[in-house]
Amino acid sequence: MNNTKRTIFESAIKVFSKNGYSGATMDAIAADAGVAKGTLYYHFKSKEEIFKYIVQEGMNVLKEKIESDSKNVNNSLDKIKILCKVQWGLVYESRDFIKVIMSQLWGQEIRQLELRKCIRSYIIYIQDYLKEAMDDGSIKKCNLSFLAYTLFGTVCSVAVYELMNEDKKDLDDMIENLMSYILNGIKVEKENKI
Amino acid sequence: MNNTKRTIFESAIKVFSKNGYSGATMDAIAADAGVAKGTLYYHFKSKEEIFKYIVQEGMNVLKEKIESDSKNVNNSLDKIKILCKVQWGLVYESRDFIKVIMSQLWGQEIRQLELRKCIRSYIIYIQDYLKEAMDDGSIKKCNLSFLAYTLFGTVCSVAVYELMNEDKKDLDDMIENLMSYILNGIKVEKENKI
Amino acid sequence: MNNTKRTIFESAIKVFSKNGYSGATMDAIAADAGVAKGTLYYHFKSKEEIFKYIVQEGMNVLKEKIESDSKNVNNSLDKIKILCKVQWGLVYESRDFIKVIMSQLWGQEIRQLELRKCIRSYIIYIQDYLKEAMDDGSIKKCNLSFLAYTLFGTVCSVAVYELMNEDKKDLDDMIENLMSYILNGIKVEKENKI
Amino acid sequence: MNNTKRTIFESAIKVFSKNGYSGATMDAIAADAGVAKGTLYYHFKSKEEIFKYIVQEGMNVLKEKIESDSKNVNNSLDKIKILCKVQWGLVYESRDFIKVIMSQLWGQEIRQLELRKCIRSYIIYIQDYLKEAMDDGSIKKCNLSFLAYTLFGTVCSVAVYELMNEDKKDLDDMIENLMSYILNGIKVEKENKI
DNA sequence: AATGAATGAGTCTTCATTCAT
DNA sequence: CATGAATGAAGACTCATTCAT
Repeated sequence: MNNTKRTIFESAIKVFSKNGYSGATMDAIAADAGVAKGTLYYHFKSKEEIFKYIVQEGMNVLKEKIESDSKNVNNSLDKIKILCKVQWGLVYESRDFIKVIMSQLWGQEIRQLELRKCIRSYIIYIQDYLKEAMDDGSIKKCNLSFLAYTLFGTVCSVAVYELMNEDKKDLDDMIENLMSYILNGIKVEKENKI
Repeated sequence: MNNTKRTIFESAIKVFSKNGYSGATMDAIAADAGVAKGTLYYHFKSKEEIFKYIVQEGMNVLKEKIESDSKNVNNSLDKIKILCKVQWGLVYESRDFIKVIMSQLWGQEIRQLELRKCIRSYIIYIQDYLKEAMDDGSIKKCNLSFLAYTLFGTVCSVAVYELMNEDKKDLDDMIENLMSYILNGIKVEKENKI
Repeated sequence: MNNTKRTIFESAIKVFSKNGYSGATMDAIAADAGVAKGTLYYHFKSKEEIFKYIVQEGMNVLKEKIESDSKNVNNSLDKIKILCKVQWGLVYESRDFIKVIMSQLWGQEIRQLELRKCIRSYIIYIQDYLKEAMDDGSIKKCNLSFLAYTLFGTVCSVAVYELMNEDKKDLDDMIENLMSYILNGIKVEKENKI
Repeated sequence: MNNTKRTIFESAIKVFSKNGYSGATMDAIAADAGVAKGTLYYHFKSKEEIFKYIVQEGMNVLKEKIESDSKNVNNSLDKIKILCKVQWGLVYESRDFIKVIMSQLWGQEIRQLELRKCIRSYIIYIQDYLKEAMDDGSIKKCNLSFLAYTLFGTVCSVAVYELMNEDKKDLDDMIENLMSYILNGIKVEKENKI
């Protein structure tokens, strides 16, 4: 990615984050990047293309971080914990852009179908982590695919929580809570109460 | 709601579901409803107004169903189970419109802010159910508000799952799974294994 | 003019005055009058018709007042003074509606052509007063028609002054000044200075 | 002002003159200019913006002409005569657009408020000429501001006369008459008749 | 006499994209 | 590589008028 392209890329993230996908205009991106509008089309085929590009880059960053953070961890359950923390942390750090992603997840436009393809591939990626833990008995046996979706679902939950509570709660606190729900559930085990 | 207004209302749901909020045009809604475009504006102030109206109606239907379904249930944990089932069921039945809701949850437009207000009020509604169960020791003590968000987050999870798996899985199956994760968690309790 | 029609008539003046001709909607007039929109069309053929009706009524009021105020005056110059005062007074009192008249004087729409016809007839009416004064030597001999236009022009001047100086100046003061300009001019007569 | 912008500018004057402000559509202006509608919005922010632009340009032309025509005149009264002639001449030459101005002078829309600001600044400009003449005793002492308004009022008078008498009278004749009224008044001085 | 639901032609405005330079 | 003027399709919304009741 040469310099101009990177500038556009970063301005696009900024503008998408601030205005959402439809709200972001090519004019605004060009203005923020300090280039002419035509230049955007020199580096990207279309507005959708820019979006797709950002998503893919983001996905790569996410996976790389998960991998690097869990490199020296052997316990399969701990690996899942790390995966969760990294993905929730990204939601936290890039909250504004994540909102755009969330809003674009649902339609039938090309960019939206492509976005879903990306997400799907990430969910399969999650499955590998879960399978390992299921195989070695760290987590209960159950429908692997559905469990992976559930884990990704927590990303949505975190994003919604972020969205609704502008007064920033401590991330670590939230992680703690959520992790506990996921691992142990919310129900009190009556038989253990004796 | 008189007849014409109801016709428009239903056409709007249909068109929004098919095309998303921005993709839905007033022309399309009018055409589907079989009325002139001006008629839309006779009954609703704007496109946003139609959307808002649908959301509020939907919210009412949801709460009413939760209430009626849990009318004869006394156990607080069972009440929560019913709440979950009803909300997930709605996501399942109205999946297309729910996608529109999900996509509109995130921005700063007026309709989006109002939508969030609706959701917030629903989450507070959930809290009441959770508080009861927490008070009588059915579920673990924890941050009530955050737990309510988590429960609402499962709606997102279900919606994402619906979105990604067009090949319809059995609803009951999904409910079963998800309920189990929420209540019991996914982790195997090592100490109990002895 | 029956009661409903008069109510509409008065509401129309109010609404036209507040919003101008285009800015005034039939909805607003109906709302102000407390009748249904259809009722407007029962009493008047169209929006233009209402406007025309108001203008004609206003014209009648103006002429009647001039006549009644100058009934007991014999001096032709004094009659002109009275005519001026009455017309300026009307501009002063009904300033908001006069602005609407002024704005509608200029186009090619039917109501505008009709309005000009009304004004033209008023200017001819002015001419009679001027002719009398010219015939008996009270005012200088000159192009009668053009002079009548000039006198009507002062109505515009007053209206503009009203428009631009929201801080109300004393009407009598203004009348005094303007009358002096018209009768005596603004130039200092050098030869009289000796 | 580059070429396209000038073309649009001139077409706008034409279309406004023919149809008035509301009657003029952006479509019509674009068609007359031979450009796409979007091009209008590339060069001007809105319809109101075009109007404002034309008004300001016109104002500049008017002041420049007054200045250049009175450059070599020293007599303050003659300067006023020139000012009048120039302003009346402009009304005569651009009669159709002046009608639009006149119709737009009266409301509360932004363009109308701005227009009045322009006119106000022109009236202050007139005051300077009057002050000079008043100071050196060429014209009678009186309320300077009101006199300036009166002089501007003659512009309205001329415009009305133009409007009502489509059969073009000689401009010079009209100027002659009006100037005489302004300077000397219309009354016969009885005491000089002996 | 009065109503008010329904109409639909008419307008301004937006914005992704193109292309000659 | 980069520009920025030009495009034109598309869409939300307004409002005078009609007409069945």
